[in-house]
Amino acid sequence: MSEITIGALSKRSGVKIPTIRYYETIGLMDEPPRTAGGQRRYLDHHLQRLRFIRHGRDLGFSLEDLRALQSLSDNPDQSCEAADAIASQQLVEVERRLKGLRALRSELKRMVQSCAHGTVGECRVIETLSDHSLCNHAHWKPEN
Amino acid sequence: MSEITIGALSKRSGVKIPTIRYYETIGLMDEPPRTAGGQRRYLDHHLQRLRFIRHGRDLGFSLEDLRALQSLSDNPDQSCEAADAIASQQLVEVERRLKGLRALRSELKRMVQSCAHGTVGECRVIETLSDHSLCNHAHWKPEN
DNA sequence: CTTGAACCTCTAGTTACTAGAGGAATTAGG
DNA sequence: CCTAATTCCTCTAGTAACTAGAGGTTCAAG
Repeated sequence: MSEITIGALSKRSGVKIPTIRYYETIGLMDEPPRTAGGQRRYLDHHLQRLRFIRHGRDLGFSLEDLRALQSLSDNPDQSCEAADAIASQQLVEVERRLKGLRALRSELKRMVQSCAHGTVGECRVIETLSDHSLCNHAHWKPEN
Repeated sequence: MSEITIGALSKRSGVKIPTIRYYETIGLMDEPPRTAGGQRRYLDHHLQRLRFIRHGRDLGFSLEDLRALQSLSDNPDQSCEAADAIASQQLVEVERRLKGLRALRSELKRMVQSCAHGTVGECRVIETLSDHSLCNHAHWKPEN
């Protein structure tokens, strides 16, 4: 049975020490056992959970999303529609960002090239970002 | 000449009123003229700038990034070297983000597909997040 | 048994907003 | 011209998700 320190847990999970403690205070990680002196000693399931969180954060899930997903896995007999919804929503978000970034990349490329011979005045990057017509997802809701 | 209120600006830009004022306090938006009574009245260039910020934020740029990008368009006569540096840096950033998002998308797609409306017990969304070995993009740096 | 690394708690700072209170200004209707 | 509804003003404080630092304690190697 491997009891590891918070430092070791941090290294194995890739999550910084203060962040691990933060997750504990907000109840996302459960409290680990302590030594007589009061230091945290973690077990394998803590590492599992932390990797789950880390991975989820990397994928753009909020801590609340992860909390929801975690509670889903705690009672595995319900339908997985909720989990699917959370993941699908992330997917839509990602597609949207990809689209915008591809447009921006081509503009930046163009700019870097034209910068070799001109002034910033010819730069279209600002216009690209400013121009609403180039924006394919509606975030100007007239009724809003 | 169109002078619009902060509410109208908010509607046309999709940026909330308090956020517009916040951008003003941190110096990202310049102070608009005021009425005798002290209310802000915006002009076209404010809308341009706000849309620029909105889109940039949407694409994941920090306010500091946008400040840098904006300084390009604010002095169009500056040397190409400075502009090129900022633009190139942004291009690298964009490429990096595109790469990450593409990996993320494939993983999310896989998650959503494998969640074909069973119960949570069979749902791979949670499993995928828990199991690091199922993750095909490396975000666990062992040396870290 | 000492000593240096790693741990502890606590407070406060960061980024990028968002909400609400309490009050003044503007505008549309009568 | 006056009133009422709406919108605006400033200010404080709260949010998410950390991150840094101070000042002190515990652990483990030698």
